[in-house]
Amino acid sequence: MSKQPKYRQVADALRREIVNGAFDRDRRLPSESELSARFDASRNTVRSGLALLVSEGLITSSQGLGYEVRSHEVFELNASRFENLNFPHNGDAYNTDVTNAGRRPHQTFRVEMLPAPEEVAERLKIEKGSKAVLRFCHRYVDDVPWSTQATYYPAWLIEESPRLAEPGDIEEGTTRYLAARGIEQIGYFDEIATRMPTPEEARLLEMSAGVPVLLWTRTGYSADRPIRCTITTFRGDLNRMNYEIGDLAGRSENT
Amino acid sequence: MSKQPKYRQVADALRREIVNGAFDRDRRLPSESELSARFDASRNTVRSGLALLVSEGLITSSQGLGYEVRSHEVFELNASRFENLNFPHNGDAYNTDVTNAGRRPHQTFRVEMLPAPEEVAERLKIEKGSKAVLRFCHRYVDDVPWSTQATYYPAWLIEESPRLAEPGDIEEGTTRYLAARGIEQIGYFDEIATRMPTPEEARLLEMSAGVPVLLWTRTGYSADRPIRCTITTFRGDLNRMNYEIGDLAGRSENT
DNA sequence: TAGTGGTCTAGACCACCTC
DNA sequence: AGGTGGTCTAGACCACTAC
Repeated sequence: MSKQPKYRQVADALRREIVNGAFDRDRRLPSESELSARFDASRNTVRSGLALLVSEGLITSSQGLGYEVRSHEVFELNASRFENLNFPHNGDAYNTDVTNAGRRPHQTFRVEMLPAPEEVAERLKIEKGSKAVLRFCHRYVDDVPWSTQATYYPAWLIEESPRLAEPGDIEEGTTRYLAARGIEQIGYFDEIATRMPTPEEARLLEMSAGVPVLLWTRTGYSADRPIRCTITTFRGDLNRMNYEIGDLAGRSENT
Repeated sequence: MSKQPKYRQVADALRREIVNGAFDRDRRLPSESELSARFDASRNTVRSGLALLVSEGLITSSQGLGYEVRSHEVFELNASRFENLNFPHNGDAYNTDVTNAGRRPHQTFRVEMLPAPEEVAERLKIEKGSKAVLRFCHRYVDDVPWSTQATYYPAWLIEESPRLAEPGDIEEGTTRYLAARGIEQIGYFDEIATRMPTPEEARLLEMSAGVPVLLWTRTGYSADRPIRCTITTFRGDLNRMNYEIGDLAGRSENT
């Protein structure tokens, strides 16, 4: 153990107190000047320590208020049931799930035609830079931004299914609309990654420092080619995904 | 658009240059004192801007060397094939995958008996605080720490399958060993989450600031109850997971 | 030895929130 | 008005890397 710099000692001491529940009363931490006195360090040094805890996602700060221990509430999304192939949902699993949890869902929606981003073009097997329809959804729970969802459809699909390019909801759900026009999604390829948010993402999802995003890219296939690519960006502190694989009878048993 | 603080202007300007590839030659950024002169800001202000980019995962810094644009190389793990129920792998999919990618895998391994952590006990449906066997694996690729994997087995399972609690590899793979003793895993429940690493995780995985971890929790079930819980902690900058669902004939087509 | 980033200080002033 | 965090400065000294 080599000697730690003072700002790390501050961070380590406070972290230990936080996980031990020392601030569970009102979640408020002492002010910077109090900590400065307690640790015999300058205000800037204390700030460095606090910044470390912020970047670890342990605490938040707000001007004029102080530092607070972050509280978590996680929403779970079942990705293997979300668009079950045998029981396609009615286009609104999100609203149903959120309402069932006793929360108030809310979303904004827009449709546009634009050149497909490179990683989308690859997955849809279309020329880089060729046009695609983007249906974009910004989701909230109780007015807290929760996730964004961007679904891209290749241009060739629009000729056969023009309503995809029209603004406004598709009542029966896009999956059913496509199925009714003979285009059936029979398989999905899901990719899951994480990273820190871009400034744009941080703005849209109102994410504070120390919170990563969870990226879920789902490419849907018909029998012979990809027909859509959906990129969902979750706030990492509020969301978790799960998959059910095989026979889970043993999960609901009362053993 | 309100006026941004100076350190954000510094970060925004540098971020724009980075994504535009301005430093693609040698990936080195100008020194703090150069930037201080260029932006007419104190060294500390420039440092605040750079710290922002570090926490976004865009750049790294090393004492005596300077700041560098971070480069990424991602390893993809197929979670739906990883332990395919019909074709159980030989206990070493990780080594195979890494070697196939032309890289050199390496791992350390240990076994111990301890009280199950709360979130593990819940998933294994055992009493909080009751004993479990932990088989822990620390994985490297070309000597870079890549992930850790902790698998917990409930104590009742050990009585029937004592080799689980013995140190050292199980040649044929734990899944096959269990199957040979009449305990067949017929289903999995996967949970995926992300957050910033704890100091302990950052140490084990040698993660620098601005990189989140990807957490994969797999609970395996027999016909009537959970038999194991595996928690894999990935470096978020090096790993991505994927799942194949349904019929993906359209993925390999040459359309 | 020279140049890089890392730590720390003391103090100034601003912006925001609560009372 | 008074307390909180947010921004910024100027300067000192330390630790690491390169040559």
